[in-house]
Amino acid sequence: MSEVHLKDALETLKSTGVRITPQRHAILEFMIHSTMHPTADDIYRALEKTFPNMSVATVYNNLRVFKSAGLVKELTYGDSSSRFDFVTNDHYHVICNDCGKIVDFHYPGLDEVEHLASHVTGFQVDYHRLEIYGTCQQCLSKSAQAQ
Amino acid sequence: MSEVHLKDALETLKSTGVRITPQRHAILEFMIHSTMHPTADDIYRALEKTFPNMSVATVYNNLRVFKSAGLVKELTYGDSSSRFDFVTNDHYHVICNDCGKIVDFHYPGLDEVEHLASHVTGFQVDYHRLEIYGTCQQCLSKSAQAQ
DNA sequence: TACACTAATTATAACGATTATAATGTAAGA
DNA sequence: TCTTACATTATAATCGTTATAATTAGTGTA
Repeated sequence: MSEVHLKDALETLKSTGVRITPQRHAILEFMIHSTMHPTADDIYRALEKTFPNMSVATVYNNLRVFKSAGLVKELTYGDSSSRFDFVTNDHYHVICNDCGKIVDFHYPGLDEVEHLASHVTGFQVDYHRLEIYGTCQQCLSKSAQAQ
Repeated sequence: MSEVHLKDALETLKSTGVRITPQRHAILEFMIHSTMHPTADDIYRALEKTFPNMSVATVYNNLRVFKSAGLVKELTYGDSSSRFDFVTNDHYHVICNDCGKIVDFHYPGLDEVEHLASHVTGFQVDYHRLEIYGTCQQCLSKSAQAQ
């Protein structure tokens, strides 16, 4: 499964004339296999064992490259740093306000919202973004215990 | 209308034991009357004529106070700085990717999404966030002219 | 395979938004 | 009026991200 994703991603990059460097390969691989939604620094720290000389700038540069190739999405929540998400199929995120955990959540498209928005505002609507906030089960039971 | 909002906001603050200083009054007033969704710096610059000695920290501090009182929402989009929105009734935002303009957009609640998310993930869902992205009419016609 | 050209990486400095700190000022109650 | 706690100010510090310049390494071609 994820091997297919990696292969597809590399194909996409190659077809747009982007070189496949070991660092890029590793960043992509890490993002595909990681279930969390890592920050640039997460990625940097995860790979500094294998690439002791890698620079943070490389991570940022390549995340930008991947973003413009449509392979990766940048998630900006309230906290200080962006998180990055490998794009597979469309899904939304459910976020825990306590521990920050992000869980994927599939939901049929909200095309109707886009249409209405376009109609009301006169915008040419391209896409939307939806996140759901709350508390995850672990944090719920933890705070229940604390009572 | 907006006078009512301001009065309500001041009431809310007073009831939670927050002092009404001239700076706080001015920040609230500015936010209520502004149709744009200002950054902290926008607010700072708008008020430095009336408060030549006001510090940026004051703006940030008070925005935090207003946020925890539920009067103000922080909007974090991709760009560098947060925008702040005085909370009136629930609405979503349609954002222009060209010029950054933000237009309000009313839409009946997406309660169903919240319910399903809660059911699938086991989260206690509190709220959600939805934004719609595209290009506004001005930017559309501008780029059409450029052709 | 070797060469040349261009893109990618590295190291580091710069930037800019936000927060922390300490000193000063001010509102409100005893 | 005095006191106490909260607000504001001025400034420094922090931290994520981006820019710059020098070096390194892929890739197409001979």
